[in-house]
Amino acid sequence: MRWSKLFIPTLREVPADAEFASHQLLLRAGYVRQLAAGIYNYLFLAQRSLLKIQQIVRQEMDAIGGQEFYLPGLNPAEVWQESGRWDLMGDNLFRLKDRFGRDLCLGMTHEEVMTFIARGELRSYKQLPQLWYQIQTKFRDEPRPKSGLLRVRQFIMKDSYSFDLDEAGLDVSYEKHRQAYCRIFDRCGLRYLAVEAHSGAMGGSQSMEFMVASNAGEDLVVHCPGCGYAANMEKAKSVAADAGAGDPQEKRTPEKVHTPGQKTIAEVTAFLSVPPARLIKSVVLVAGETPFLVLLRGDHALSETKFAAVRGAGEPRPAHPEEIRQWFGAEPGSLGPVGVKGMRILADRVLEGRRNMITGANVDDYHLLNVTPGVDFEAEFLDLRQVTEGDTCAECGGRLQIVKAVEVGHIFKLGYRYSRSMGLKVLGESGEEIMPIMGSYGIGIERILTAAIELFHDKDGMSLPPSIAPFDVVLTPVNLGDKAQREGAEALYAECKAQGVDVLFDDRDERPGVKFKDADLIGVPYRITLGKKLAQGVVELVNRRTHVVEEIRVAEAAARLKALRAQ
RNA sequence: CGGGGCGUAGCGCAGCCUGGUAGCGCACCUGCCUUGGGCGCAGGGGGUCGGGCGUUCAAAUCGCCCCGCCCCGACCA
Repeated sequence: MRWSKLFIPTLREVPADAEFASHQLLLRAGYVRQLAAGIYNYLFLAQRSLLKIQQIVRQEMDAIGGQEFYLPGLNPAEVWQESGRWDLMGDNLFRLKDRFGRDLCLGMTHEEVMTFIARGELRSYKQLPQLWYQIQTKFRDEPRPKSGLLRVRQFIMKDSYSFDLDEAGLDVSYEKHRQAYCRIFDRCGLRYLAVEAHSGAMGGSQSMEFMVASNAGEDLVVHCPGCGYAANMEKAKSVAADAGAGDPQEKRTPEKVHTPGQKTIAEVTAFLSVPPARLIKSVVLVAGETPFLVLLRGDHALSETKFAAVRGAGEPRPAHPEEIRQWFGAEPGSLGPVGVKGMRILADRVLEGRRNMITGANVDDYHLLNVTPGVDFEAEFLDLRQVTEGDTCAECGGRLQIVKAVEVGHIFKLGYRYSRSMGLKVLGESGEEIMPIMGSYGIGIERILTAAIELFHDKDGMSLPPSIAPFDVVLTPVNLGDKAQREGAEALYAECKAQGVDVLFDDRDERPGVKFKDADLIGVPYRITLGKKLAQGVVELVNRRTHVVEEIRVAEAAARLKALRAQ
């Protein structure tokens, strides 16, 4: 296509509101424009790239037997009420009323509608398994849209749903998706981690997230560069770096020390000149009206997921200051386990065997030295802490890293949640009723593009993987006023088109510098520069990512590009 | 929803404190010139100063209210 006829509004300056590279470059390179908070217009280049991504997704979904549907984004409230998500989703669900006052919503995923179709039509075990998918716009009323296309209120998602006769069947559908997702993200040129995710509230089923490491990401992933172990924070296991070596070993008795105004771990460690790992951190949580005192090493954080696994019923919440005053007789910041009665004391496992530590005295502005777990107080020792950077990998003994990451895909064994609540059943071989078991599997289309930009950009612009770039190549004649160059460029343009190469012909009457800058910005993987050497039949092939410049015969250029495209 | 910041030409910003002619760079249009990394010269167009109400002889500027956008947190996953 001819650049002079296209709408590619590139910006020389960085838009003030864009923080991350992907956001800035999507705007600067003329891919997108914002319409409202978390709502974007996808312009020509973005749409081309997104269509290429969707085509890859489509091919791989079809390859595992997926059948493409297209379901309504506008849903009646009834199906969401049946599944219970009408209430569960709260403000995240966009709701509206029609002219007759009927409740409707905009779909954030399509478990309900897919299950609605299945229950109306699937009758026999002979029809299973089924694997249905769509590529469709989703709506979520995010409390805080941010980071360009990363967290938005309207986005494109590939979502698929599997219906199987039994768990073994679900295992097969799940595994098919896992492999398809790997092929999709490989083909899109991403570097990603497939991490075990925590199983959620739906009966201990399996779940895996596909994450691209990036500072723009909002999720944290624990990763071992040594063995490749990867897990999300809720699920991650590790061996804590041992801090017990610094403990005085002799038998001592607790000793009260005045620590005026020193409340946080940082303040107390500075005041007493000890490392945070010598302190016991005390956290008071209330679950189902029952208080818990949770003890952690000073440099560790509580994993709420792990705590939730041991607590009694009800959602945990931090105790109110008045409650703490009532139960402990002291302010938060001076709390500790010594002498505490009438409440379960849960201590993280790494505190077991430690000696002569420091913790709050339950008297304002006082701490206790020489507190030994198991001697000066009793507790239940459990795994309660979040993995921290530098912990030892439980698999290989390497040092764990914690990286920020963007979630680009998620596969999930749903179980019977929707088949049960919405009454999906088929007849089995001997006429018995069987409730199909479901899986659901999502991919964020824009997030693939965004993650790719985060991964591949430099000071000049983006550098997209060839498979998802809007074009294969930009043709840049240096001087269109030169007849030979103009004609040579036209000829090469025609030949590229004939060969099926996605070619962008920069036929604008601009100075070469402008064209080079724009070509770099929009991230097309190759550029052919036609200059003075065209007289000798030579043009330059420039690799956007490596900056390697190669002189090639113009006669061979189109064939060469075709070959590069096929790679 | 709590905290912070911002809103002046398409983009980036100054002007506001101390009220009185709305400005700069880039982009855009015309002409000339130039043609290997956002070139040069000359001329030109473009503004409800986010909106409303108020104070004042006079409001981009002062006051009150509202709206929008960004960041942090909460929430969500």
